[in-house]
Amino acid sequence: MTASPRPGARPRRADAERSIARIVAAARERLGTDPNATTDDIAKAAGVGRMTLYGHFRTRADLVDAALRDAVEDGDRTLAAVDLAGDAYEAMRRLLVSSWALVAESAALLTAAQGVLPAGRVRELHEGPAARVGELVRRGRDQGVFRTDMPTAWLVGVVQHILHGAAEEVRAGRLEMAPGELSDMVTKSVLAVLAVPPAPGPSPAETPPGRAV
Amino acid sequence: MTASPRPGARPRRADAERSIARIVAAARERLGTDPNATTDDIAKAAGVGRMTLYGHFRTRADLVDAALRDAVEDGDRTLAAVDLAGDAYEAMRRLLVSSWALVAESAALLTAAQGVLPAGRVRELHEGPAARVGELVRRGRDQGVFRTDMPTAWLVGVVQHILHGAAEEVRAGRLEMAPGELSDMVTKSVLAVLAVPPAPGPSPAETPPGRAV
DNA sequence: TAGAACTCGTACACCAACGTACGAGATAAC
DNA sequence: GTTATCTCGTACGTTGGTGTACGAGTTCTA
Repeated sequence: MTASPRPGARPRRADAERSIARIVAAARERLGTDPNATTDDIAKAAGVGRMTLYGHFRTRADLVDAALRDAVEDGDRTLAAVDLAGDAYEAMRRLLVSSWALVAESAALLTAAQGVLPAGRVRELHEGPAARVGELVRRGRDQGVFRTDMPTAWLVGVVQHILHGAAEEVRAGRLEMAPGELSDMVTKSVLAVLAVPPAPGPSPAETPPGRAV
Repeated sequence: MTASPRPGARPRRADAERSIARIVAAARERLGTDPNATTDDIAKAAGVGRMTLYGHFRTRADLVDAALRDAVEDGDRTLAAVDLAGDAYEAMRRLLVSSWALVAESAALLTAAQGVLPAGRVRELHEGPAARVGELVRRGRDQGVFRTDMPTAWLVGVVQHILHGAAEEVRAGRLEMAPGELSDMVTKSVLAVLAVPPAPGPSPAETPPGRAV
């Protein structure tokens, strides 16, 4: 709740604005690697005294919140640039590639946030991206390319779990793979969950048109 | 490393054995809900003095390790009872239903362990169940019912992420659903990832025999 | 160039949870 | 029934990170 455009307050001085930006950036960078990075670590990484940090963020939670908010907004902007028109299946593929890069980058930050922020806050901040995915899923269902036998909310959840799970593994150093390959696995796996399943039972004919997966 | 059958040490007195059992049970119960439960919480829940607890577990990490070990062994025993013969697809369905119950029960315990235990230890303890899943996946591939275009290790990972992700959501209170329904979603989602994808391209004929998903 | 805003070091109070020390009393083992 | 083991309360030392206090110096802003 500290820092960032506060309505009705006198504008911050330019150097303060600069400090804040550096701190938030450092927080994203450090917390994106080690969820237990201390305020001191972050201040150092920002090239700023710890006291300066506390001048702008009353508590560690405040800082984490700001970092996450920044990361999400940033990501949301990137995702907004993804072309979601046309075939929902292909659109989802594009969206996933972009999302993966973002998620992988902030893997640990999310963990840190979950530990420090009040329950629900993390969710609240993710509403934007989640809505984006949800919307696309819904469109895919209308187009008949995504399955309709599970709630949209559940599907969106699964997408997130695969994304974050993979990101965690990468961070932990298990899972050695070329970045491109990883992005591919994630995409394939998620699309497999979303796609309409092959028709059940004895009628093998009316399967949905094959997809390059 | 404390507690639990130590080779070559004089046997523990019966009451000590009993205390240990109660402590481990309490640890599983409490840590299964709140990953930040303190040693004091756990001792109280076990109906035992904190000092007694420290008499058997030198450190908190020791305790968490014991709790997780116990949970995994316990689960492994349950899973060993699942019939994995015959069609791998159906076998996996059975395995998932059992696994889900276990994972859901110890959701937070895993989180606690990740925070306290040395990196890799959690993985090590999960080797048993993971191997079980991996083995079945491999068999499914041989049978031609599971996809072969992604490494087994990756697939196993995805299964875990969906399982644990869903468990976390339940614990956090989001995701209101009947338990049975949940188990169903998990199963469907996982199987969707594992199943051979519909044939790509123009040849819509040779799709694998439809599956009731 | 005056003054407000900002930086930042040192030093410290604080807090929660961990883990230890001591020792009297209960209880199992033989 | 004797002895080693175990229980468990109180009290204390430790640690590591958070947040505050003070105050001198620096840099914007106007």
